[in-house]
Amino acid sequence: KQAGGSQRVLADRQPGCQPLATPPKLGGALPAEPWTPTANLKVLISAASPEIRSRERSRGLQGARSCQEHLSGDEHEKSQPSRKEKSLGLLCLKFLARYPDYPSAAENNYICLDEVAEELNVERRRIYSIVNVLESLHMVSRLAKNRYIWHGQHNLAKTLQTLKKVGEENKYTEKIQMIKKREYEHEFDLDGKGNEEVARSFVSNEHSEMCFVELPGIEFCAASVNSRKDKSLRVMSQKFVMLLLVSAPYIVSLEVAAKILIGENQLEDLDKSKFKTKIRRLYDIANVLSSLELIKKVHVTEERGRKPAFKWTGPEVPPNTHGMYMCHLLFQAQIIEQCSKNLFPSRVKQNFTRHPSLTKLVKSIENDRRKIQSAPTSPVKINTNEHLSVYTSEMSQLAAIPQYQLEEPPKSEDMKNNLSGSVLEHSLPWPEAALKANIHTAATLPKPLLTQPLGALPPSRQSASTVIKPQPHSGASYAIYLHPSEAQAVTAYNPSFMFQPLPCANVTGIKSINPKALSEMTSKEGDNCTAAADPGKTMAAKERPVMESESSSNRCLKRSWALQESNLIKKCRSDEESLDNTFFPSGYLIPLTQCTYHSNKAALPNRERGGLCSLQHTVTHSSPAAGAIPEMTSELKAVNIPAFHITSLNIMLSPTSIAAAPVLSNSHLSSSNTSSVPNSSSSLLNFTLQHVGLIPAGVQVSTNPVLQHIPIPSKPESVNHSSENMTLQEEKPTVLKEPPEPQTMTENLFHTPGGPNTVPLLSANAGGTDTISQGTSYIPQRKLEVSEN
DNA sequence: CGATCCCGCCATCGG
DNA sequence: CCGATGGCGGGATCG
Repeated sequence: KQAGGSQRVLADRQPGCQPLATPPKLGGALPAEPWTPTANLKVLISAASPEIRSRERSRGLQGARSCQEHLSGDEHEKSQPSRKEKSLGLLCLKFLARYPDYPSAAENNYICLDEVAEELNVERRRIYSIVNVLESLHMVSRLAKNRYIWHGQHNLAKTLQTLKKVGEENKYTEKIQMIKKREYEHEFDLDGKGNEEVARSFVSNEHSEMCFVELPGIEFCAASVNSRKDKSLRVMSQKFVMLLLVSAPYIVSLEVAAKILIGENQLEDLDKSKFKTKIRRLYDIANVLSSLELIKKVHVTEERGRKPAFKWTGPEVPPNTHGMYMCHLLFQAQIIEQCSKNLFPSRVKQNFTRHPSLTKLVKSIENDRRKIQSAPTSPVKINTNEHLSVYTSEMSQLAAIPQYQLEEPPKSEDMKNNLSGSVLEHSLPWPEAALKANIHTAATLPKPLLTQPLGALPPSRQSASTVIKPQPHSGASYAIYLHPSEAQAVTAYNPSFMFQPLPCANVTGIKSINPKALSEMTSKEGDNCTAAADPGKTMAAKERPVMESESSSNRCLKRSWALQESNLIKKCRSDEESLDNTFFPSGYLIPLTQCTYHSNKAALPNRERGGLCSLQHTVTHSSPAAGAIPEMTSELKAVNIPAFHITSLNIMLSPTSIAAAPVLSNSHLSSSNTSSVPNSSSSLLNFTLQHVGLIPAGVQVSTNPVLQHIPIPSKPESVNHSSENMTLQEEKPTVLKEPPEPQTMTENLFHTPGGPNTVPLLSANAGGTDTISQGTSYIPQRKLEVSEN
């Protein structure tokens, strides 16, 4: 009855969509079945047969229309909607069809639940389910009641990366192993002796109840608006994704997922009903993820029998940072994190999550902001975020592609299926020069990066990616990170820069608080310009415009980047991996100053830049900046000051962290023109690192950018072990020839192209200390068959 | 029959 | 207090 109506509506509103935004992705997605003009038919079929729905993301008109035809043709106006037609997955498809993958800031990207529910002819409740998981991926975020904003996939890459990181930090890989091991043991000796132990470690290991993982431009909104017990779906969805991203073959069985999600804290109560409920929820989540084509249902066959599982089919998530681009940030973040750990040793990682108890604080901050922020702003307008997200996403993609170049896809066969042909084509033909330039970068990246199409990559993006050549040392493609206070300064300077207060916003609120704290902390440091990006350089790299003509200040900036970069590179290999962002690994997180900058036009005049520099240092110590944002077009004029979350904890923390970073930045700056850094710099660096615990006392790090690898006498055993095990993960996909790509820390640490003697800079910290390592490596040889459906 | 998962009651939340 | 959210799990469908 309702089907017909909804379809019609759907078709009508199509104009907003951009079916074309999804290039040839279909070709890649449907290996066996070439995408032809008959595509419609398929869509039609898929609409009717949920089995295929996940594969055919019915986009726009075709989907809607064919669906309509189909239904009307049958004359079955009321043909029992046949449960399937009402499936969450299909509904999600319809929902997604309403919005473009990559919405432009210009469009109206607001989502009104009422409307949607009505147009799609479903109860609100259903929409919530969809929206909730979309929220977990930051594809949408809540603005106000009944109102959400559509981000599309702009934030996806970053979100996934973050989730992966958090997943790693939570040792999900180990947990998966444990669960499997336990099952295995159960199979045989039912004595279940070792179980106790396992269970114990499992529990102790993960005490921190993660909450919602947020991203810098949107999180605040989501969390503040609904500080509601961010329980299930949203969080569960994130965790599920984490599991997938962290699991070796990218496959996680429903059962395992459920167990982990349940017992994250509690023991093995195997609460039957609880388990069942969890499974149910997972299905809900899986359905929308499937619609997004991020996962696909498969079956794993073990001795046990066929078990439902899900395979990640979304974009490959870069191991750590957004490539080198984020290295410096990573570095900074690491330092700070370390400090944080030192300060609050007891604090188990609760990174990236906001603890419920902090919600209040957050709110108060927000309130402050409101008071302070006199400018009346529409509660529902976030352009800033839009920009931000665009850049961020762009960034990650750029970073990803180059990496891919360097090494061939591990699983060529399998990849073929997943990789969009276009991407491959574009990316393969890279000039050697580019590759060379990348080498540096490559060394940084532990593992071959498979770049997969994000469901749909707009052509423009692809081409852009292709052209851009990474310039490791030049600092190209960096964004300028401003400290909030700085941002203000900039703004004041140039009217074209403006802060658009976020509705729910943190941005401003934070500003009010932060600057003080930060400036205070930083004031002691001399002023130095640390890392700053060269605006003109950013994406502009695509036109090889020179760096020769840069102002000295630029150079200065670049230099510091380079230095940090070299250090970071080492760092990158370390286990703690990607801290690319903004998050502050302490009780809550702090997305920091992620500022986007703007454009050529907006590019600051030199003198302003100088000012920028001085401010810049602030960023360095105070916070790991958030995503780097590549510069895109010249029409952008707004400076985005992304959310800046702060908590009392953080504030306390900052001062300490400053102690470490500043040293680095200062020295770097001083050596602006030389290719090598004064020894003193090295010393300081080493001292700092050691002091902070980032590197073992014996290790020396060279600040010389050229020396990327540190020959080291002794190697970090701890890390070595724990990670090595994972590699052993015994999943033998029948379908796939190649072994699962080694996406493990071990790989990261020791298989880098960089060189044998390379040693991760802070190898030994976090990773090795925690519990499980040895035992886990052992996973029964298991025949794991992956069968589609 | 087991795998899926729709449906909608009803507890919470936020205003 | 009310409408918005969204846990939750009974029980219908599907394969």
